[in-house]
Formats: sequence, structure tokens, C-alpha cells
Amino acid sequence: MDIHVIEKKWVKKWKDAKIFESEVGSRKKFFATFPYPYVNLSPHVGHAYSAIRNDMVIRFYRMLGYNTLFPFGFHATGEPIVGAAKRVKKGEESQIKAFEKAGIKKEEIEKFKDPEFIVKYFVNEWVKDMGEFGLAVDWRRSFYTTSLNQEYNAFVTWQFNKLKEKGLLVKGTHPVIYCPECDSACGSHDRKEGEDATIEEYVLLKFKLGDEHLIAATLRPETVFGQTNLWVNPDTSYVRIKVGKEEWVVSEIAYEKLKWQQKDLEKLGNVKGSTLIGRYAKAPMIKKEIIILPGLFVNPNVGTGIVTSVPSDAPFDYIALKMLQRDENLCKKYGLDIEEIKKIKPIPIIKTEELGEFSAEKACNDYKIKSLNQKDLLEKATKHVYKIGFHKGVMNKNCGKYAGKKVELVKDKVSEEMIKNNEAGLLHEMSEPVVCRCLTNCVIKILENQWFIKYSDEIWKKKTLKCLNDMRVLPEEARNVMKNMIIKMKDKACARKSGLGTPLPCDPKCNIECLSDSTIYMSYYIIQKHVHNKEVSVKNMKPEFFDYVLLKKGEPRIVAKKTGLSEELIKQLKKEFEYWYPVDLRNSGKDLLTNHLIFFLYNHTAFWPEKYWPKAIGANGWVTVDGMKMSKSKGNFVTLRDAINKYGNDASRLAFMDTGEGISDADFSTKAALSFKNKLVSIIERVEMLKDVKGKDKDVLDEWLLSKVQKRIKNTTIALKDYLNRTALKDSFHGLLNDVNYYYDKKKNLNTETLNYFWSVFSRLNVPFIPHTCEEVNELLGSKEFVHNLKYPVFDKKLVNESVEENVELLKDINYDVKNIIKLVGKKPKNITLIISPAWKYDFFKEFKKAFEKKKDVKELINLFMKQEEYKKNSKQIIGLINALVKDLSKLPDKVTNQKEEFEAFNKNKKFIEEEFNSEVIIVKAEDSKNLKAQTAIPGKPGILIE
RNA sequence: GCGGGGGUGGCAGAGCCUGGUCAAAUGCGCAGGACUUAAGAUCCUGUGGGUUAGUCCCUGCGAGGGUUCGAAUCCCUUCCCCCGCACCA
Repeated sequence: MDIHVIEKKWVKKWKDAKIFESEVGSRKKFFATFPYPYVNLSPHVGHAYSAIRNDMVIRFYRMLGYNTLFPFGFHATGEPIVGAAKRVKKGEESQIKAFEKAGIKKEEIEKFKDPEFIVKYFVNEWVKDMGEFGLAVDWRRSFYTTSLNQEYNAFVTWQFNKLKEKGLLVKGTHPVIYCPECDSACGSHDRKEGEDATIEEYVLLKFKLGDEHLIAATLRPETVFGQTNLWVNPDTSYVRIKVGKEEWVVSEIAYEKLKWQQKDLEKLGNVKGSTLIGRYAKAPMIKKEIIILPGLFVNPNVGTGIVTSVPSDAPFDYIALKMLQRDENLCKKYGLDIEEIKKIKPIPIIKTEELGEFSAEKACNDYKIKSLNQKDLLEKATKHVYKIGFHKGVMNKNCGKYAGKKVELVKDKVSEEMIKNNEAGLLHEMSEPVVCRCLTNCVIKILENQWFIKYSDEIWKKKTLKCLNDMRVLPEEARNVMKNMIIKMKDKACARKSGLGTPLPCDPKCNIECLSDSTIYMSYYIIQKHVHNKEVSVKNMKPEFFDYVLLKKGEPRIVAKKTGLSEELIKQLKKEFEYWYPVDLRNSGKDLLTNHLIFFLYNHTAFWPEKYWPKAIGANGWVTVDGMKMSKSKGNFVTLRDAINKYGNDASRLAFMDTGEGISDADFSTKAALSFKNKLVSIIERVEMLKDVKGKDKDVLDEWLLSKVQKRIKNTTIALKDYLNRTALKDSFHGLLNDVNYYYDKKKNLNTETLNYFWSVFSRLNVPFIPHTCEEVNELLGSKEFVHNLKYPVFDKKLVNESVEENVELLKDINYDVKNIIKLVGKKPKNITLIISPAWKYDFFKEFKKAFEKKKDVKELINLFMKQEEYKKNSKQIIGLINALVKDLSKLPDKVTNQKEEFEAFNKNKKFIEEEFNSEVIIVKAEDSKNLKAQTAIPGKPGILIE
């Protein structure tokens, strides 16, 4: 049997019958989406995972009676496709090889110089592969993004005009890591070095010195209240520059940096560091004249090469000051009066419990730092002081109006105040050097007049938080991740100079970037069906069209006239939107939790009333292959096509869904996939063999199987409602197969009715996981209908039989024990005698359980039982049991029935034991046995005697 | 640094919220068996360590303490790992 042939057959049948093409109706609907993939590659197994999870939920809800919709779009917005096309044009080896590896013929490569061709090529590949994979997708609703698709382009244009109208699209300024050679922002993927570099914000403090300003850079503006002096490196050459109307003195390197961040900069001349020493400059905020001292430790590459000194809270400053105060020669060299220098004392400004008011001094003592040469220790101490000071510190009385306030709360306020009073400015620095792929050193540039989406807007934020709060998020821990992100949200720059996309209406030279043009497009799937049907095209898509269909604005008669569409059609579109919206589930990889999904929520709250806000988000982890991150170099890169060819659709689906769940990563195990493939074949074979099953008699095993099946149904349904694929599979697939294996194994004369029922349930219950196999099984069972059109199995309480299940469990236990003993004895038994626990033990165990809940003391418990006549005669055994039970309560049997019931149960089922061991089984009550083993018997665990 | 999540068998991964009936569901791998001419598949049995005329005992959930009659689970301390922090899709 070839499973691939079977799967292909069903994929075709579904397609021909259009069972996944969804139309509005009167039934309840379920609309599930997942983020459209970026189409610069053919799909690989990682892509497939989120799609399968969505597919699983869709099939489940479909069989619960919902009208389901699963659309599938494609994302082409952004840089990579254009980049790849450029690289092909340039004839770059690696890029061409990558395409060739993806199965593109050499003579075709030429065409990949055109981004549009790349988009169309891969969209086609995706539809082909995903289609063959049998997803329950309504392919009429597929589209790709960017201006290459005029209709979608019109939709996004409308969206951004609306955002602007609402005041949510604003202009602003922001710093980026920038490559001067490429003349564009240099993202982490474009870098050769410094991928992890971040932008740090230094506050530039202005110290008035005559007509000039010495500019010192600091990361701790709140410590200005403790300034005692300035450090200037006497050996460094500084430059005097004109900044607007002011003259600044900074290091040469700082000037180079500032050029990118300040307007109207002009170099006036050089200043030798040593010439500044000993002079006094007026410090910002405290407005005090402080002395400029020689700081040989000052690095001209960092900040501005000028440092303000706060010896109370900065270990470097503290040690440098102490050293200078001892160094008569150095003072003399720069003409300083050492006695004056010695008068400089740290000014306490921040107090913490751990470090007191002189944290730098304390830290230096703790770390045993004596000299500036201990640079590593000084850096450690600085970090430590900062961490404690910032998070736990409180500003003291020397800090003016900030006294008594927490450091973390005032830090920004202090710098804001100084900037406002023109006592300070800003300098952006990279946390580490960045080199662009083009080998140019990057700088930080301040981009001006950039368009931002105003995600920082407090009202909008609040609405979005409410939306998140009211929806389901699965798994739950994803909610916290998102919540924290929303709270932290700043405005998002939404325009890019390069890459594909929709032009920003208010600045058409720029395209809308990839995460901003994909926030409310789920609504566009509804419109796309009509574009596909050629009923609507870009010329109809006036703003009034979207206003009416999506926002219910306007008179149908006027809108129809304006758009050139019939009134009927636009009414129909509006109706469809109102039917399918809101999105019931958006399932996504966890990587989108802190960006795309947030924007998705934000924009929905901006465009629609609560009624249309998304109902649920599901997140899943990454996919690894055989425990390793998928990569081409490791040779473990599996495309979806590979998986389909090798394992088939259902086995691949199982390999995903059986391994990962929730936000942790899923491991696609190739061995497991292969083993699933075999298992699926054997399932179909078994069902084919059903025709030879003729048995009519029913016994405990039939009842047991039916009862087990009910529990499997119940557990599967509960798990699926929480999108827990793995948990669900444990019951629906593995559980049921284990159950039925036991049945096949133990049942002498297989019962037709039982097995037909079983496989019918199996085939329906597993549709979300292995839809093709289920169709085949369903057909073999004689159904004329698609299994997808049948009802999902419903838990039937009447078929649950607890006591039968317990009996079978009991039998399993006994078999296990007997087998062990036989192994020890090492001979084939003639007789097996099971000695049922004496009647009093049943009472004892029951009473003990109750008594133990109240009293835990061994002696008290013994006394309690010894008071009772009926137990006295078994005192030895009782004391032994109590001691053992108190030590380890697990010895207490799960369930205590009574002797009569257990005796009857064993008698009824003894034939199974006899068959198992092929020997006679004798069942006696302990009271009727003289054998010593009778004493070891307890409820649920008979004494066993092998002869 | 900030935020989130983890550390359990050869591997992947349950159990933790709500302490005991739990140590390891489920899958993979491995070993043995049944079936088969044979192989594969399938099914059965076993799979932390130790011991065994007895269905058991000892040890074990990153490390160290504590609470409790009882801790993988609760509390404290400590070590280690992964992910996100935005212009990258």
C-alpha cells in the first residue's frame, strides 16, 4: 500500500468538492488565520508548523459544526527579495547557489534579477507545496502584498490615510545605526561586526568656560548634584567646534560622531588638553564653578573625552581624585596647588542601604581597589554601584527639588530639565563598534522628519491592553510577554527607503515597512475572494469602498456610484465582513509575539469597535530537526516538499504535533516521522482486515474498550479547545491505539460491532491530526460522506464503566506480579493461587485513610485501632501496616472496595489469567487459606502462590 | 541591564499552580520475544541503579539549606542554560 497515493487521492477529492471554500451562512463561524509567510524561499518544515496548528483547529471546529475559514496570504514587503535580486544581478555566487539549491535551473536564474519574478515564482511554489500538503485552506483568498498587487496596495494606502486622519501617524526624529557608504540604516543582518550593538544615550553636559562650553558626556545625569571637578586628558588634542550659536570643546573623535547627529557643525580649531587644566568651568544644574583636573584615564574615544567627576558615586572618579591628592609631582606639573586639591571631598547625593551615601568609596574598599591600574575591578565596581544606586537609591538633601525621590524615577527628569534649560544635549553612542557588510564603519545618524506610528499613545495603549486582557492567549505565559511589550511600546518608524512595499501616502518616496503593512489584512481576505472572482478591482477601490465594507460608513447608493460597483455587491461584501469578523484565532510563531501580534492588536483597536477585536491568539515555538536548529550547513534543512515526499502529509503532521506544544520548541524527528508513516499504513491495513472479523460475543474487554474510548474523546476535546496538539494526540492517537492493541491482544474472538465503533470514533477523532488517513478509514468503514462532514465524536457518559476499567487494571497488575514471580521461580507454573485479602483489611484501610487525615502520629494511630476489638486479634499485622503506611502513604491502595466484590471480580475474570499463563488459577479468600502468603494479601493486591 | 521561560531517564518531553495514591505519561532510541523462508513493518515484554521465593528495598528530579509525618512539587540561597529588547522578516 502506498500512503502517498492515498493522500493524493484525498487532496484531490477535497479540492474537487471544494470543501474548504467557505461562504457566509447561518451557522456559527470560526475564522482562524496565521501570519502570512515571507516568500523569498520555498516552504520548509518550520513554516509548516504554525500552518498545521491553525489547520488542526480549523478541522476541529469544522467537525464541531462551525462554518470555518482558513485563508492563506503571502508577504513580499521589505528588503530581502530586492536584495536577493540585486545579488543575482551582481552575479554573487552564494546567492545563485542558494537559488540553485532550491531547485531552480541554471538557465532560469537570469529571471531572478527581477524582484517581481521572485515574488511570483515563490508564491507559486508555496501554493503548490501547501496545496499538496492538503491544508484546509480557501485558496481563492490568497494574495501577495506590496505595490505589485494594486488591490492590496489600495487597501494599505487606505489604511494609512485612516491612521493619519486619526492622528496616529506622526512625524518625528530618531537615531539609527547608519552606514555612510550605503547611505542607509544598517540593521543587524546587514552587519559584518557588531550584530548585537545597541544605541546608548549619553547626556552631554555643558560647562561654561568663558565663551566656550566644555562638553562632558555621562550615562548618569542624576549624579550632577555630586560634581566636584572635571577630568580632561592633558595629552589629548581637543577641538573647538561651532554648534549653532555655541562653541563647544570636545575630542576629535566626538566631533566626528556629532557630525551625524547635529546640524550646522563647524570646526574652529584645536585645543590641547593640558591648556585647560587648572581652570574653572561652570557646572550645569548646580551652577557652581568647578576645577578642571588632569585625568590620564580619560579615553577620548568614549563620549566626548571630557568627564565630569562625581567621586561620591563613581569609582573611577573617586580613585582618580585620591591618587591625584597624593601625587605632588603631577600637581606641580600642571601648576596645581595640592592643598586646594586635597580640599575636594565627595559630595553625598544618593543613599542606599547596601552602600550608604559614599557608594564609590565603599565599593572601592570592598573590591580592594587602590589604583586606576585595576581597570577590570573598577569597571566591576562601577557596574555594581550603578545597579544598586539606580534601582534602590534615593536622592538626598543635596539634590534640590529631587531630594527624597527614587533614583530610577528622577534620572530622566534631571536630564530633561537640563536640556530644557540649555545646560545639556544628547549624544548617541553604539555599545560596540559596528562594521557594515560593505566593510565601512557605521555611525549613529539622527534621522529627521520620519513617519511614525504612534504606538506610545496612552489612550491607544490602554485600549490595546484591554483588548489583550479580554482575549484568550494560549499558552497563557504569552500574555505576559505581550502585556509587558505593550506597556513598553514606543512609536514605530514605519517608512523605508529601500525594499518592496506600498508607498506611504504622505511621503510616497518611502515604502511602508514590513511590520506595518500587515496589521489588519485579515479583513482583506474577505475582499480578496471578490478580486479573485474578478468582481472588484483596483479601480473600484476608492476610500469610500473600504469605509463602507469594513467600517459601515456611507450610503450604499452613493458608495455604489462612487466605486462603480453594484449596490448589491457592496452590500454583500459588507455582510461578509460582518459575518467573518472578528478573527477567532490567530496562531503564530512565538517570534512575532513582541512585534507583529502587538501591532495586530493595536491596529484592530484603532479601526474597529470592541465587537470586532480579535478573540484569541495562539503561539508556538520554533522547529528544530532531530534536536538541532535547522540550517543548510548542518545538512538538516528539511523543506516541506522533502517531508511530503519522504513521510507523506499525515506522518509529517504527526511528527510536528506529537513533539511540540505551547511556546517551547518543537522537534521534527525524522525517525519519528518514518515510524508514524509505518503506523498509519498499519492502521489502514487493520481496518481493511475488519471484513474478516465476525465475532459476536461481548465480554469485559468490549465494555472496557468502549469505556476507555469515552475518556479519550473527552480528553481530546478538552485539549483541542486549548490548542494543545500534543496533549490531544496523547489520547486521540497513542491512547486509542494502545487501548485497541490491548483489545486485539487479549480478546479471543474479536467483536465486529466493537471494532467498527472503535474505528469510527478513531477516524473522526483524529481528523485534526491525520485527515487523509481518517478519510481512508472512514471510507473503508463504508461511509459515503467525507469524514470532514461528519460530527466530531461526543463523550458518552453512559458507556463509561468505572468498575470494568478497574477490574482490567487489577488484572494487568496481577499479571505483572505473577509474571515477576514466575521469573524468580524459574519454572512453569501448574497452579496459580490468588489469595484475596481478609475481610477486615478492607475496613482497616478505609478507616486508616480517614484517621490519618486527622492524626499523623504513629502511636496515636496504633492506640486508636487497638481500642477496637475486631482489630485487636490482628494487632501484629496492624502495627506493621500502620508503621509502613505512615512512612510511605503510597502503599495505601488506590481504591478500597470490599472482599466480596474483589473475590467476584477475580472469579469472573480468571479466564484471562489462565489464558495468559496457560495454567489453572485458584482463587481463595484469606480466611480459607492456611498458607503464609495469606498474610501478605491486601485489598487490590492478593497474595500469590505459584505451584 | 530589563523582561519572559527553563534545568526531570540514552533523547524529546509530562508531572510543579492545587505536597501524599508519582517518580517518570507519551513518543523516539535500545534489548528480548511473537509473526515471517527471511528482512522490514506490526504486535508483545523490558528499559535510572541495586537486590530478590515473592508482588520488594535503596537511591535518584541542577546544587545547598528550610518548612512538613511526608517535597520534583511550597520557602530561602546559589549555579547554569535559552529567548525577546524594534527597523530584522
